[in-house]
Amino acid sequence: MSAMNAQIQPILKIGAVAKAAGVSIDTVRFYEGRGLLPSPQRSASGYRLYDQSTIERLNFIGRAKGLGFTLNEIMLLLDLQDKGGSKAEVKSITGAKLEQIERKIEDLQRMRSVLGKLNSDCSGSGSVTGCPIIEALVDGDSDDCCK
Amino acid sequence: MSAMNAQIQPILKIGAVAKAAGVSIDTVRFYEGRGLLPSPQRSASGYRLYDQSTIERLNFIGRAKGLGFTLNEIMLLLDLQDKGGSKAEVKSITGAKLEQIERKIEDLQRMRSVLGKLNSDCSGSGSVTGCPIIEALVDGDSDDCCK
DNA sequence: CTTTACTCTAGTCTAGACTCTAGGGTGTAT
DNA sequence: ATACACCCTAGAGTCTAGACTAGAGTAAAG
Ligand SMILES: [Zn+2]
Ligand SMILES: [Zn+2]
Ligand SMILES: [Zn+2]
Ligand SMILES: [Zn+2]
Repeated sequence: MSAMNAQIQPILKIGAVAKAAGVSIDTVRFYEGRGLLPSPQRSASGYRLYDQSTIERLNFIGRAKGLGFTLNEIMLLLDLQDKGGSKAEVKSITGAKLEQIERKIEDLQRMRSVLGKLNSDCSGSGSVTGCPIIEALVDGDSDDCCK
Repeated sequence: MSAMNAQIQPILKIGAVAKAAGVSIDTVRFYEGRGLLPSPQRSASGYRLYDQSTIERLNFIGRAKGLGFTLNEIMLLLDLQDKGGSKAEVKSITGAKLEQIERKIEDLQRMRSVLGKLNSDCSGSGSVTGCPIIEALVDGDSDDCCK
C-alpha cells in the first residue's frame, strides 16, 4: 500500500509460473487457448510474460479441479469473479456439482456393495469353473447393478 | 437335452442381437473390433450371423460395465472365462476394481464435504464480492481438497 | 416391382484434459 | 563460439466408449 509501486510486478516467463503453480508449461498454454487465462503480454522476441496474479489464477483452477469442476465450469466461475456475477450464480454452479457428486457416490456405493459381496463369496482358489463372480456376470443373478 | 439338436441355433442378424441385449448395432460392431466379441459367421452377402450365445456375452459385458469395469478389464474377464483361468486371477481383477472404487468414493466424499460446507456458508444473495465459495478458491483457506 | 427396413465398410466426431512432436528462435554462461 | 536451457507455433496424438455419416448393397413385405 505504499504510494509508488502500483504495477511493479516481477516478470515471469512461462516456465516459472508453471513451476510455481505446479503445472506443466503445456498446461499453461492450453489454459490460455481455452480462455481460462488471458493472453499475456509478450517480450520483444515473443515470450509470454506473466506476473504473480497468473500463479494465483492457476491455483484457483487447481483448487476448483480438486473439487470436481470441469474446465468449462471453472471458466464460468472465473467469469463470475472477473466480471462480477452474483452469489446466486456461483451457488447454482456449486449446487449442481454437489448433486452430481452425490449421484456419483451413490453409483459407486452400489458397485462397491455388489462387487464386495461377490469378491468375498469367491474362494479365490482353483479353476474359474464355478467362480461366483463370473457366474454372476454370466447369468445376472443377485444383480441389482445393471439398471 | 434331447439327442439331436446339438448346434441347431436360431440365426440372428446384428439388429436382433443388439435389440435383445439392449445395445446399439454400432456397439456390437465396436465390441467385435475391440475383441470382446469373436468375429461372427457371415451370410453369403456378408451379413453377420449370431446365435443366442452372443446375447449372453453382451449381457455379461453390460453387467460388468454396470460394476465399473472398463472394456479392457472386461476383455480380461472374458478371456479367463473362455480360456479357463483361475479364480485367483478373477479375484485379483475384481479386488483391484474394488479398491479403485473405494478410492473414488473417498475422493468424492472429500469433495462433497468441502463443497457442501462452502455451499451452505454462502448466503446466495447479492454480488459475488465476499462469496465464501469464490474466496476459498482464490486463497485456498479451509482447503483440504487439493492434494 | 417398388418401397421400406436392414446391413455393409470406412471414416470422422464427441467430451475432457492434456501431452507430445517437429522445426525453429532466444538468452546466457563459459 | 558454442553449449545448453528455455521459449515459440501449429497441429497431431492419447484414452474411453461409443455415435454418426456417407454411399452402397440386400432382404422382406405389399
Ligand atoms: Zn471367483
Ligand atoms: Zn449388474
Ligand atoms: Zn457465494
Ligand atoms: Zn482444494
